[in-house]
Amino acid sequence: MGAKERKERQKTEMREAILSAALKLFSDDGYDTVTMRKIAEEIEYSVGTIYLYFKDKSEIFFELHNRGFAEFFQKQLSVQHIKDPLERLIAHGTAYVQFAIDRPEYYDVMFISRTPSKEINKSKHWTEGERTYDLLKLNIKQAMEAGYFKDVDIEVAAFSLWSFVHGISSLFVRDRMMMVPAEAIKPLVTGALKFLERAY
Amino acid sequence: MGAKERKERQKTEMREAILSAALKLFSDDGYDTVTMRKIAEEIEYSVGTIYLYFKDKSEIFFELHNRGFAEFFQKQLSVQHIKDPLERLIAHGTAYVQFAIDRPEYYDVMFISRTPSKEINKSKHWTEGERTYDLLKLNIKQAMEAGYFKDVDIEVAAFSLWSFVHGISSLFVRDRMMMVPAEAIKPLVTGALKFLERAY
DNA sequence: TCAGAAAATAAACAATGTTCAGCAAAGGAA
DNA sequence: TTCCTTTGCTGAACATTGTTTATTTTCTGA
Repeated sequence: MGAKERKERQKTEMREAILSAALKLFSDDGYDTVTMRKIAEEIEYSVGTIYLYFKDKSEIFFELHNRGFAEFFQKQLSVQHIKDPLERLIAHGTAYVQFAIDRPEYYDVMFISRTPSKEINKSKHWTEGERTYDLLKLNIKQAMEAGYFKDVDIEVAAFSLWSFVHGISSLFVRDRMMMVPAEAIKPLVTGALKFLERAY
Repeated sequence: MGAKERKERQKTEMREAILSAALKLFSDDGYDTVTMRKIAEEIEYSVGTIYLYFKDKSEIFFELHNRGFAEFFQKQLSVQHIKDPLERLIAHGTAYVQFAIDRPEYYDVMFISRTPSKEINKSKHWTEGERTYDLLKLNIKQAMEAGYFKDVDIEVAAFSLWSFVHGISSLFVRDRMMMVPAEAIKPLVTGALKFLERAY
């Protein structure tokens, strides 16, 4: 009898429903303008029900945070097949920014939002983040071996490149480009990515 | 009789007290963990009193936002006496990051925090921001005339440099550098600023 | 001194996250 | 089937938020 399995399935389905409702609402507004009651209304259950599936609001946040990183890491990996180290590195940066543009709600949660509690730091949540950072350093190292980045410390190079793409992404996500006409944003972003090639 | 004047003075003193209490609290936690009651407690008045001096909580936010930009602009100007265009530009970027490090609470409010309402966009609050952006473009233009930044669009260069220093600053301010040991952060930041010289 | 104005307060309101006593449906045992 | 237990869900309640308002206190100017 598959009653146990069905129960199990329903449980995960409910969790999924809550998470996707929350993510949908997060996209429109920020973390704290999304209310538990709105999420409840979205999934057509009462408020209390959510607490049967998640300890509290920040657990929903963390779960989305995790999923964001998983998807993010996959996107970063998708570039590793490129042979030329420099091209690969550029594609790596482009994929980074593209992720922020495609999934601003995730990017926000992952890299910009104030973490609801300090626990997220140093916790397992960040191992995913470190994996992508290690990937970046690997790509830089290989670019170095191919003759680029002469006389640059690898840590400095990694941090610099990360700062650069994060700067672009977060200005975009948090809407701080109002001095730029809307139609000029896209070319500006690609232009900026090209600009950094000069430093290689 | 100077009763009018005294009243006036007391009024501005009260505003100052509220603002500095708010800024102090903002530094410790973020915008929304600071409550009106905490501010009231800090200045030893009741909650309602604050509303006699500020329309609502976001007006306090805006006022700090404005002051942040004023101080920021001054800091940027302090670098203009440097003769060599390239040196000046580097000092400009360094001053930017230094402002974020010295005044993280302002930097957060100015460039990272989600704006409480959309009004801040396109409003007079941002004219200050545009002034510093224009200053950056001016410095870039002069660096170009001195032979740097060959074949780069000035808008792209400005956006790239801004993204870079903003990336550094916001990673620092929002504490997303946990993969880096604390004592390595400072050298990394200065290293990153030096790194960008390669693109000139 | 005293009436009116100004400033400050405390209580109240609606909306938030969270908890919990109770209810209803489902499942299993007789 | 019938009864009891378990499970899932609800909706009211609580504390805490920003904000408003009726009331009280303090000050001002004659």
